[in-house]
Amino acid sequence: MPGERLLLVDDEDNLRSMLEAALRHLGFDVHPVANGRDALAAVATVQPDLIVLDVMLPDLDGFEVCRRLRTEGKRVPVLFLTARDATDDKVRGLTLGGDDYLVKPFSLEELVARVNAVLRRAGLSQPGAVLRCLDLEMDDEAHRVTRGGKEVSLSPTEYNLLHYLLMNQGKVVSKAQILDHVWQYDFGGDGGVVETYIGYLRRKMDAAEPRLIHTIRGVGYTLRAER
Amino acid sequence: MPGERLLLVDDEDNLRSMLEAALRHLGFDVHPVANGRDALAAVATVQPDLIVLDVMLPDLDGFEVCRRLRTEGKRVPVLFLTARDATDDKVRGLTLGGDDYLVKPFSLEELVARVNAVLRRAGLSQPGAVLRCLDLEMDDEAHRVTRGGKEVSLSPTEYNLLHYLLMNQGKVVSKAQILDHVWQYDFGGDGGVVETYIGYLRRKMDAAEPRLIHTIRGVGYTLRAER
DNA sequence: ACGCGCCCTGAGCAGCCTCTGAGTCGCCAG
DNA sequence: CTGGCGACTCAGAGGCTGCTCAGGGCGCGT
Repeated sequence: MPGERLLLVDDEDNLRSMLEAALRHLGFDVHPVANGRDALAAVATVQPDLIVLDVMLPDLDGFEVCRRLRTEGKRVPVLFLTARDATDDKVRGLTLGGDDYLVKPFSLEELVARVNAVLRRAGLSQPGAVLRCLDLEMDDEAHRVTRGGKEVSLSPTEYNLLHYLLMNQGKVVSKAQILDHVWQYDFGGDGGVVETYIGYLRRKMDAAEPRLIHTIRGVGYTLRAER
Repeated sequence: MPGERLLLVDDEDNLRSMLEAALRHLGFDVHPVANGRDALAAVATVQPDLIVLDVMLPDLDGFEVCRRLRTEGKRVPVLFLTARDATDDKVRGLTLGGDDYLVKPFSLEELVARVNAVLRRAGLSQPGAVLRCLDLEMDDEAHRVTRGGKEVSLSPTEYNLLHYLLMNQGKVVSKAQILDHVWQYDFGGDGGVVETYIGYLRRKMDAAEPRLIHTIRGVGYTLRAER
């Protein structure tokens, strides 16, 4: 699972380095470039397993980059990043070949989920196992959460938050980390929301013993089996 | 069932790579070419089990390609792709030889269905089993849907949508995925149609408990047995 | 020509989801 | 003991999503 090569194409410096850091930290071999021409050149040298490709680029647009790759016979899977409004007409047909797209602004969780999904479909990554902690289970493919066998109904944000906690079970994550990973990267508010949503999760899936979500005062939260 | 060799012949780059990706993703061994001459050459080297052949080609037209193959004694089954109006006289009689045709623009679901049908007639593919989910059954060959033993009458789009949901039961599919697979590839509208058709399906075949079609708010829909 | 079924759109509506702010509690330090 | 800060809870405004329904256009068969 470790070491897949990612080609990351985005012209916004800020966002690009943020994504680079995040993906690198997850064990990917990230190669960042800022425009379409460099992207095409890099494909030959890097031989990436996946391209994360912004649609809005200064020179060639993302679709054009992809088209040229395909006519050259390259079949690298692509994950497109698109702006909110350009979404409807041009994006049609993207989910067909194992490719996919993501609407800006997104959260890191969503990006990572899509990256793994695309790699999985391309046969380069393990089938996404069911996440588990004691009697808590999350089946990501079916988007289903159960605690002690009983189904728990979660809103999108609650689901993403729980997913992040499960991915980091045993470790303590700060409110800042949670905001950075679960909320959209342009979110302006403070950490108060996180407290609210931890509260929602506790009520919905952590009401009975043993408690799984623990507060580490002054530090953050952790999801763990024992006390 | 896996690994049949398909020769894909179409001169529109966009469509060709879209179909290539989609069919490859379904497990076929796809060989794309862009014109009639390359097609004839490729038949010898690839030895395809089926040819998906656009009728409108820059050099030889699709029928001509087929004719030459037949005079050489090759009996590979052919699935023609035709434009809306060229349908009438020429295409008649095509279904007699085990061949078939599809009118552009089509949906991926239709293409896959025809591909499998042709392969099945040629004895290269398993008879399409009956799709089932609890007391809901779809016999694709007979084009018949029953819920709890009672026949349900569906319009073409409703049928295709249900077929796609059945093929993906247990998994969540987004409105975008549904549009990409069930609607014609040149459809320009937004996801509102999908909501409408989910509504139609619910009324026709999901009125009684237990419900099979579930909405995952903010994500998509899923077809599954339990609640 | 006419009617019918099918497909899609748009408006209206209801319920859910998200986030904020205020109030309270409890831990810890001084 | 007391003050301060961090965390929890609750209620509510506002936005957004998805559902439903009615209607118009199109194609096909009568």
